[in-house]
Amino acid sequence: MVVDQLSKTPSGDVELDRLFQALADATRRDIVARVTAGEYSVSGLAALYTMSFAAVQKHVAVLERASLVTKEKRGREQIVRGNHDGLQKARHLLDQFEMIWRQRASRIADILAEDNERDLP
Amino acid sequence: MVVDQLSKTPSGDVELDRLFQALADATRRDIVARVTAGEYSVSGLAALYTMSFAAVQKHVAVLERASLVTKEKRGREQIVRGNHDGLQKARHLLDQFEMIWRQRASRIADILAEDNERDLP
DNA sequence: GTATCGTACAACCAAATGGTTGTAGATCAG
DNA sequence: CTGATCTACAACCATTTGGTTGTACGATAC
Repeated sequence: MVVDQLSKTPSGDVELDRLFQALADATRRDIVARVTAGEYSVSGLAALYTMSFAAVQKHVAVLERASLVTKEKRGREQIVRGNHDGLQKARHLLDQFEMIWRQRASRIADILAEDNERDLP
Repeated sequence: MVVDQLSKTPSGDVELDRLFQALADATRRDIVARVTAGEYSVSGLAALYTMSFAAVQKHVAVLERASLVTKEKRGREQIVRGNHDGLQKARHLLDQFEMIWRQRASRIADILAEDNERDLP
C-alpha cells in the first residue's frame, strides 16, 4: 500500500500543535531566528521590539513550551538559545507531507503511463 | 557578514502567520494529509471526523486561506485538493532557520579552531 | 414538480491568545 | 545597605478560535 502514513496520524499530537502555533506569530519567528543565530537575554530580546517586556517574556515562554527555544539562568539574567530539536520536528512533518505529495504525483504518472500503454498498441 | 537573513525578516508576514496557524491543529493536519494524497469532497471529509459538518467546513476554509488547500466546485459538491505551494512556503521558512543554525554551528567551529591555533604553538 | 444532498453562512458560546499594567523576588553595582 | 536591573507572575481586557445549531439555497434524484 502506497499512502498509509495517513493512518499513522489519526489525530491529536499536542506537541505539533504547540510547535506550529508557536511559529504562527511573526514576533516569535523573529525571536527564533535571532536566538538560533546567537545568544540573547530575555531583556535583550525585549529591547528589540516595541511591545512590553512582559509580552516578550510570554512569547519566549510559548517558544519554550514548543521546544523551539531553551532558557538557562546566568547570573541575574536568563539566556535564551535556539533549540534545534523543535525545528527538526516541524521540518519532519512537512517532509512527510512532501512525501505524500510525491507519492501521489508518481501514482498519477503511473496512471498516465498505463494510459499510454493502452493507447499505443 | 554571515547572518543577516535576520534583517530581512523584520516582522509581519501575514501569509506565514496563516500558514503555521493552519498547521497548528491536528484535524487540519489530517485533512491536509488526506487531500494531498487524493481528492475529497467537503462532506466526504466531514464523514471522517466526529465533529459537525460546519466545523469541518470551517477547517477547510482556514486551510484554503492559508493556501494549503484548494476547492473546486464539481456538480453540487466541492472538491478539496492539497496545494503544494503552501507547503513549500512553510518548508522554505524552516529551511532558512536550518541555514541560520548551520551558520552558527560553523561559526562556533571557527572559534574552536582559532582557540586551537592559539593553544598549539 | 418534490424531496434530498452538499454547501454556505449567520449567530452564538466557551476557551485560548496577545497584549497591557502592576507587584514582588533575586542579583548585581556603588 | 541602597538602588538599579532582570525576571517572574498575576490580573485584566479585547480579539480570535474552535466548536455548536439553525437557516437558506443550488444541484441532483425520483
